[in-house]
Amino acid sequence: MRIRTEITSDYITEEDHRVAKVANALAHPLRVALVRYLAEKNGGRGTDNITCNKDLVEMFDYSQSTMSQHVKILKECGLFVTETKDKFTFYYLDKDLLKLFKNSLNL
Amino acid sequence: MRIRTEITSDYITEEDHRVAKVANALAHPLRVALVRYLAEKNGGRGTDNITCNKDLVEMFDYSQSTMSQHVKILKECGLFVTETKDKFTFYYLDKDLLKLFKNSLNL
DNA sequence: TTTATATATTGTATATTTGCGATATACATT
DNA sequence: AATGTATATCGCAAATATACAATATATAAA
Repeated sequence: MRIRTEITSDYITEEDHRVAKVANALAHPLRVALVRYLAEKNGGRGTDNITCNKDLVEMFDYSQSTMSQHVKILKECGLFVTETKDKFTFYYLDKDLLKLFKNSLNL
Repeated sequence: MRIRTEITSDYITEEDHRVAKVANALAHPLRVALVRYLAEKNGGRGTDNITCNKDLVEMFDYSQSTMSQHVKILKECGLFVTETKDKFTFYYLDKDLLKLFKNSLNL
């Protein structure tokens, strides 16, 4: 997502930018699948959530570095939140942000 | 949005691809603003909808070719539908598709 | 302390996106 | 027919995205 650094039109609001940022994070099928997968797993924190480990890599058939990179994009927009325990980093879906995003599209 | 041509993981569904495609169209603030603007204007077809004319160009402060290109992306994913009358091409928002997109995110 | 595992980062090649001027096309008006 | 207006497309340069191997880092297990 590349945005002009100059004056962006007055008709483009801050909210438009926020919406675009989340949309951008969902603009790749792997990331959509990750969000969906996490939403299913993610009844409550600390239970059975995903990590970026070998299993996940094999499951999605992307390299570990690629997976990590996609997760990073989801983290940067706020959809994914992480919590590290021992060796593992667990990812949680911020359902409230997702809800906010959907509500922004109630046009 | 660049996707591997090879086997995409079984965990990435066709729906994930569809969601990503719409999300991709919304992954730029100008396009979000266009959708929002059209949704406001767009009570019913044939009334007061936008065209890609000079006014719109001035309003959003992007060049005509750039505007046209962004509109094209919105058309390609199906969010915008066009209807040409005389010199003018009017754009309509496919609210059903937008609704479908939002429902796909009810995780 | 060596070794293995989990995750993140860096470097790199390639593809795609973005923005715009220039040009093309199509219809309207003069 | 010539001119003007609305849109679309092309070609270019710069920015960004994608995928992955290699490497770094941190912790666990042996």
